Amino acid sequence: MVTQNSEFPAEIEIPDEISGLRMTRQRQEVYRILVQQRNHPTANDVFMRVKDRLPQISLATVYNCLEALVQHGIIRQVNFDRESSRYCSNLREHGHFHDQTTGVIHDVCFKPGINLADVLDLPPGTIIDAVEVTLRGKLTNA
Amino acid sequence: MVTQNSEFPAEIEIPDEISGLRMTRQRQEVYRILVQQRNHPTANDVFMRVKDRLPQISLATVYNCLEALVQHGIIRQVNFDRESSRYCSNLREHGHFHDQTTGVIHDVCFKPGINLADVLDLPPGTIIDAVEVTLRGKLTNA
DNA sequence: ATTATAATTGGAATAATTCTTGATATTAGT
DNA sequence: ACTAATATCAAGAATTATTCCAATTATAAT
Repeated sequence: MVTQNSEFPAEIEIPDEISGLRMTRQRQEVYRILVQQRNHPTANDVFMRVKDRLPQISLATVYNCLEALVQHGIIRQVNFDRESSRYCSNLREHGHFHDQTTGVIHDVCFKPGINLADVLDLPPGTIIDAVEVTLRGKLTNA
Repeated sequence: MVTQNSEFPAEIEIPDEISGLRMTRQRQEVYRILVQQRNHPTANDVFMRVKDRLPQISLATVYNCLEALVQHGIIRQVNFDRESSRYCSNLREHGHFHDQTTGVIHDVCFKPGINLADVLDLPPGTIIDAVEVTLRGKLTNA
């Protein structure tokens, strides 16, 4: 089977390797979707979309690819309560606002100059590796 | 079966009703554990502990009780990635710091006068219903 | 080319949680 | 107190997202 040969020109060029991770055809296509589609898709969303280009890809592979990309800091995994994990290629430090009327998830940045550690009452000697800010609410006007 | 009669004096008095929720024996005991044991137990942790007092309680009932308590704003449900939900009776607005060496979860308060909405770049017309701040890292000294 | 390593696949397994259904208990109305 | 209506509980089945496993395929190294 000819799974790894690229038959179509890709709209977005993705290198063979990103930060030490070998970008196989599957990883490239999974990553491409996250770069193009910035609405925080779930693994299953990605699976359904990636099948257009790689019809024989399996859901397990999508999970594997997403995990590899997360592990190498190429994408971020985002969790809302116990819902399915969502994935996001925006690497700037940001939080997420979940609009409860539309279900849409918006990226939310910190105001310039703000460091989250400054507004929190942390015990001395705390080393922060990761921060997660999640908001839930509504957007009144558009 | 005598499931609903209180046979033992309780160390902590818990009323028959909290914010409109009828506090059945099961809900009382589940709640008591969360007040006494502030280390963010999972549903299963609560289940195992509550069996000392209610040997015939089921895990489904623990889930039901926790859900009812959360729904009525009596306790909070806390999620870390896709791990089991944890529960917490601290109702002051606070975030959570997950110490990755010990696994312990610490409550983290905002510095006085800080409003999270002030440090975030929110689009106008955003109404925030809930905020979740999760930190992950290490505590160097004790 | 050959071998070793890594990635992919499809299906089975897992784990947390929810659902379903019948039994029990509680409350409200008489 | 009696009855009806409602709420809760228990046990196990069902669901869902995710992970694991074993076999195959692809890539890299010699």
